[in-house]
Amino acid sequence: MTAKPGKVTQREIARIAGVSQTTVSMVLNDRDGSNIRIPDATRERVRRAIEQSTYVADPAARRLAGLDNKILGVFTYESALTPESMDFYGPLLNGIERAAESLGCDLLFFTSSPVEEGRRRLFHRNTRLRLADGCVLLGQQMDGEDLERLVAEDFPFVAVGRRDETEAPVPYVGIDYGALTETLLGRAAELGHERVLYIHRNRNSPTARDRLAAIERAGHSPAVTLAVVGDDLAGLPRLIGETGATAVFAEDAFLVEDAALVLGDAGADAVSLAALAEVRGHRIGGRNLTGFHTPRQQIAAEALALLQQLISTAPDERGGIEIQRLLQGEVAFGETLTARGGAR
Amino acid sequence: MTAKPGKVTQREIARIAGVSQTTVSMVLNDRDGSNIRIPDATRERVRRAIEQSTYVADPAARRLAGLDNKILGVFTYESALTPESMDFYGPLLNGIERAAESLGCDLLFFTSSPVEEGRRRLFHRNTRLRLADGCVLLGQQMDGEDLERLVAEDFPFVAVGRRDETEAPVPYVGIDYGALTETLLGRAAELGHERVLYIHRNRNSPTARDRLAAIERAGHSPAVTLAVVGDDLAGLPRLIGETGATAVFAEDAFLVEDAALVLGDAGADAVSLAALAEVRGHRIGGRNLTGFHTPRQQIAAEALALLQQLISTAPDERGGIEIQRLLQGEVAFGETLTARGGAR
DNA sequence: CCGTATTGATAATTCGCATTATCAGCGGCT
DNA sequence: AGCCGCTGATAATGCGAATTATCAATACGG
Repeated sequence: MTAKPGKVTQREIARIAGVSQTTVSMVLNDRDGSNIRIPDATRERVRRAIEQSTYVADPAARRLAGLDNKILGVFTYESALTPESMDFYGPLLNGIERAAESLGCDLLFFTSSPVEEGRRRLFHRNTRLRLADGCVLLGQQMDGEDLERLVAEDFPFVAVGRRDETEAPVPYVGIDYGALTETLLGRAAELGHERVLYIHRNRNSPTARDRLAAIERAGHSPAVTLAVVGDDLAGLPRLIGETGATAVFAEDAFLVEDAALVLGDAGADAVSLAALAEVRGHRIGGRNLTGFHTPRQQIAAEALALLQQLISTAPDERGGIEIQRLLQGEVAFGETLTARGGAR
Repeated sequence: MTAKPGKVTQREIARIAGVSQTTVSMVLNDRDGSNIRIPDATRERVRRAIEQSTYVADPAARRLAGLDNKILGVFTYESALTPESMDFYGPLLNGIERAAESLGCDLLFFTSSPVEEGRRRLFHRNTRLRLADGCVLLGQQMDGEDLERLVAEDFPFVAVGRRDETEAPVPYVGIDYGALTETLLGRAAELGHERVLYIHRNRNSPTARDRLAAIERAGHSPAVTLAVVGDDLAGLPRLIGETGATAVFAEDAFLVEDAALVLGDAGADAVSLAALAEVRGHRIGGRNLTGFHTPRQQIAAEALALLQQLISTAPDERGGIEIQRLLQGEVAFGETLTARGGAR
């Protein structure tokens, strides 16, 4: 397919310059040493031949010869570019693009990964993964097998978001949701809240567990009641009544929005609300939602920096690298977390 | 770099199954013919060896051997994933992602292209372009040299947006802004507007020229005065007064917004406003802006379909393909184009 | 019983580039 | 003359998969 009649190879350059293909390669890669010596005159002759032509190195051949490619893979466990997911992925992708640009790398999106048993799989018969020097993984939920295999094969990769679903340590860059959760609980205590209701969907993700662990750690001030909720939040008012909670925290901003809808204007005014997640762009009844601000572009930049580090380090020397990095986010004090009983 | 100790090759599979590498390749590609015959027993043996292992074909080697890669390049003349440009690129990228997914292709973003003389260049010493089977080009303004060279090298590519900056015909998928412009002018005439002021930035792009050509074609009903404006729109009220225009059309929605700002509430109420471009998400003083709706996801889908067609057709047989395609958008009748002198 | 298909499979080659090993030519030294 | 060492360059090889040419073994036909 796609015949390339105009393709210029090193051999062609060599013919023009009257040297061997080896010499052309040496000149292109600035090789020089005890065994390889090329006088400037020859160098110049070869260079000129290259300038005259439209020579471009074939990346496939370079790769096959064992060189780096300057290609970074990007794998998302959900579609990355839909309008809905742009909210979440947008800043990450933007950060990745910028970092890649400054590293001089191209980005290979594995959009072709087939869906097997309801989830996208990174590994399949025809994966182009190996074309990349390394890979960034994105997504709320990742596949443990994929991760295991990447580790086992010493393939350089970095997950965005904390991971703990595997035996082997997985390189990641994430947000310290535990610390943020503690801070926000402390703030709630200061504001006089003694009973808080935490609603979540019982997701089996590391960050979900981190939040729960932090709540655990916080002890009894304030006392937090955990409640798993489904799509139907109808039972929420009853739950609030039973627990005597003066504040409702939820796993993410969307869940807060759903809760606010169920509680109605009056109810939403009566209790404080907060999300233990990014709240940028979310407002509840005209008020800025209290929650976290997470530096997503920074995460992306850090992830690519780590990836680059892994790529340029031999597998057996990666021991010294800090491969699990948590960045500190900040608590966004909106207007939905107010003093207990206080009018806003 | 990046030693791949766990890398399984066809040779390894061959060793396990007790056959030659050739046979493995034949089985994998389902080759069969007068010269190549492999009994089912052997086939099965090889298949099982592959199943047992973690064999994945090396894409670089396949590519070098002259096969298709299922990789489509994406080149944007501006950064594609910034929050600002998401407005424009988002729907296109989304469409591209979905089309690629259904075609089973991965997407290679050429984020590494260096900026030379103020513009990004597709071709450079280390371009990974050849790794892709074909390429989609995005951007308001493209580089004529890039296009010429792509054509000259018979490299399959498709530009998004109409192109006319080259001698050779460039494959593209775009919007028929001419037709839309005519329709909107007609509508203005129906509403009683006899004099329209068209403000633009004198951009040297095909679509800009299309709009001007359509205005030209429309003749004298309504009479359109053309005005090139810079960043400063201060002279706009005077222009309106001099020309007696009852409606102001602008090149794009942003320009309309700027104009509305200059005219102020009173002025914006007095004249009708419209953009000869996509107006989704743009509102002027609480009213939906009149302009066009362009099916951007559809453009992307069509572009990838065309690209796929070019890829799978030998260069000398591409004659029969309709390589320049204009899609019809639709006029979005907002509330900023009203009957002449009519209250809204 | 000898030539000739047919079957099943493999050795050899190619793709473009990087690298290693090798070599021809020359000057200096003993 | 014979040996050494240096310079400048090239032949040979490998990377992994696809393809082409080739071959050994068996079956067949007369």
